Amino acid sequence: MTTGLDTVAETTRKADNRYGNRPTMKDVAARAGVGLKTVSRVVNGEPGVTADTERRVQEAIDALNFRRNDSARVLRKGRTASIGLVLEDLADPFYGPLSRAVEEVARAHGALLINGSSAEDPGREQELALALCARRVDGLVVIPAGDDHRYLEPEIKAGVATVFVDRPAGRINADVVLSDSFGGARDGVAHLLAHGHRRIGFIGDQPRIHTAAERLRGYRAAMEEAGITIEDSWMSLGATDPHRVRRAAEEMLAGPDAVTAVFAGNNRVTVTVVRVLAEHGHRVALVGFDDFELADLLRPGVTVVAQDAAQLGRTAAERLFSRLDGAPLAPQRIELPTRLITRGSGEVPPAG
Amino acid sequence: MTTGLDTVAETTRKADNRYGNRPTMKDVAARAGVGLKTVSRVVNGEPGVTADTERRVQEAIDALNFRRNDSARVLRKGRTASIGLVLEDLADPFYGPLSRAVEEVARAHGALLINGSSAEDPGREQELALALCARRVDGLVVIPAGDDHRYLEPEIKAGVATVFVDRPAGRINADVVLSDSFGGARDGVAHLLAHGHRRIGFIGDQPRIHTAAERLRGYRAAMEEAGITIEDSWMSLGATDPHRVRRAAEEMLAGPDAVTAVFAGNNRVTVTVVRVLAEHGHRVALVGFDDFELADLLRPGVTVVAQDAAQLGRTAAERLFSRLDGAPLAPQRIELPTRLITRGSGEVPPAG
DNA sequence: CTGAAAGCGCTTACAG
DNA sequence: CTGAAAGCGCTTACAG
Repeated sequence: MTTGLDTVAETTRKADNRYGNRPTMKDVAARAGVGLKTVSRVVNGEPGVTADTERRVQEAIDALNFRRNDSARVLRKGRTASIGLVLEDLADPFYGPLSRAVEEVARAHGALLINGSSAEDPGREQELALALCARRVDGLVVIPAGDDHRYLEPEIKAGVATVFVDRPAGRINADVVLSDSFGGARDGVAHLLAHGHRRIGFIGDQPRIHTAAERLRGYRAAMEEAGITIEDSWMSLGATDPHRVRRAAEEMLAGPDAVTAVFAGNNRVTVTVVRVLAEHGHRVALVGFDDFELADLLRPGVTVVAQDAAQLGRTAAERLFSRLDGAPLAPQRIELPTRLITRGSGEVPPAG
Repeated sequence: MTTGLDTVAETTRKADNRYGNRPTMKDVAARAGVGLKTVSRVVNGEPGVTADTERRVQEAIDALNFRRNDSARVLRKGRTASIGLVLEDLADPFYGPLSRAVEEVARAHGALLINGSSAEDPGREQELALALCARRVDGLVVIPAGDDHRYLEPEIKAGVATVFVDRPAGRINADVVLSDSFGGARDGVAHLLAHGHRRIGFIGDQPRIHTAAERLRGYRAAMEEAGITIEDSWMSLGATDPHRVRRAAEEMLAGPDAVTAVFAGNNRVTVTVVRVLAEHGHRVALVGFDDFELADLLRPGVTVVAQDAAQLGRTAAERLFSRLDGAPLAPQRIELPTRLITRGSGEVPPAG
């Protein structure tokens, strides 16, 4: 396993493996004519230093442009005051607010945030998570790409506070913060049913992804409660790239058995379905999982099952710092409610 | 200045200031019955270890669940293989792709990314940047919130490779990667002029923000080239919150001297203006700076001057690693072109 | 092929 | 109030 240190470190120029000749506390001590510990006291604002001594030390600090090396401090103190966040893709609009929320909580606890994207690749998730552990982050927030997290067991045992978000951990018992994908999807589909639809399609992400499977389950539950037998051609699961989703949508909308409504499993699916429906004159109803910017500006506005990404991040980060601050806690599963937002597309009546 | 270490570190439980009793190379060495240096060789894949010795060390590593403490390694090597990114707000859709691009370049160079949001607060920008320097990041990518970066001069001199993005550094000479805000805005306004508009409004961000000032300058240049004298009531600069922008737009659209077209200074302004124009029946033309998702799905589609956020991030990060890898480079200003994307809203003819 | 000693820049524990 | 010594967990430089 590569920790990522080598590439940069090994191409470094010979001379500056001393942080570019930065002054150290020793240099400050020499210049101020005091002991090392006295400098440490001043730098850290500890009591027990004469005003005069403090002034002399401060002058030396200013003259040398000294800045404490937290990297060394960390080694001695045993806590790095940093946490890691492994997510799928920082460029995805769902993860931006989530990441920002984690950052805010970290900041409130005096910690910095190191984050990385797994690109939905379990191998990369593991590589990243373990690299962060090698850096000795105090805690880890993980949005799983893979479904087996036993590789983190030794780390968690060794004290790395770990919380999973958006999807549960695989094969280990750990904290997890989720949206209620099942309930949200069931409510969204029930909404379509309430508006008279019977032939309702479901287009979702790959079923190996937990949220996708849960949303499918919600769809099935709502349909079953309404006494409707789902036809295979109404369901399409797979990658969420525009090409596949478009084909899936067009197939559902064609022929005599065409669906009159579609439930879209996540924001990326929704966006593509909106494009397809626009070409079909919007006579098909649509409810999507995940809210997105401008959903209200489209015509019709897009009815969605909204989840609160920031709240997911905040909850996870707070759980993490509870662990870090306090007594050991039993792993817990926290589920956040979703919210149906009606804007028009979900209230289109069945065609024909 | 607070480095953020204290809060977490000081609330730590007494016992585990040794990283939760993790095994060290010393423990591995003892168990394998070899010297410390031999363990180091095996862990780092260095040559000169018998197959048999290596096997024994590896067994000890596995048995103890040893993972090298990169935090200690870093202290000795002098390079942390991490870079910092200070941006405005990770939740802003403009910065997600930028951040992701920086991360990818960092990853290719074996470095991790620590990022933080300044929330457009110069004080917070400085606090964050200096905290990152205290952690001894190898380099810093900064999207400036403030306009005075002299506080970074000692850090840069000490060897922290620093590149500014999106807005130039203030009062220091440093690398900067920008979009061509002036040219982009001029082109966008020229596009409206070419479609017959004379009374064109400009709604932008606060003029103290460099990009806002440059875009205003581009607007003025295009109008001047067309021989049009700009009236004061056509320009509105200030915060980009929906409330202010809405009022500004409504004022410009009211009365006998109403504008027939609006140039919006950034994505947040554009979105609000779209809402206002929707209420006005879309008889006013609009060109916005920054592209955004679904701009093509609105009716009419929104014509924009697009900048490539990912390319900004990639360029900046590559510049940073060039500095880190090689000889000293003179500070450089890199300007990336923008691209006009016509979708309908910018081609609406003048009303009346 | 292998390892003991010194040191990275701090903090801790202790003594004056 | 002040500081010398030891140590955090590694790597470097060197010797066998």
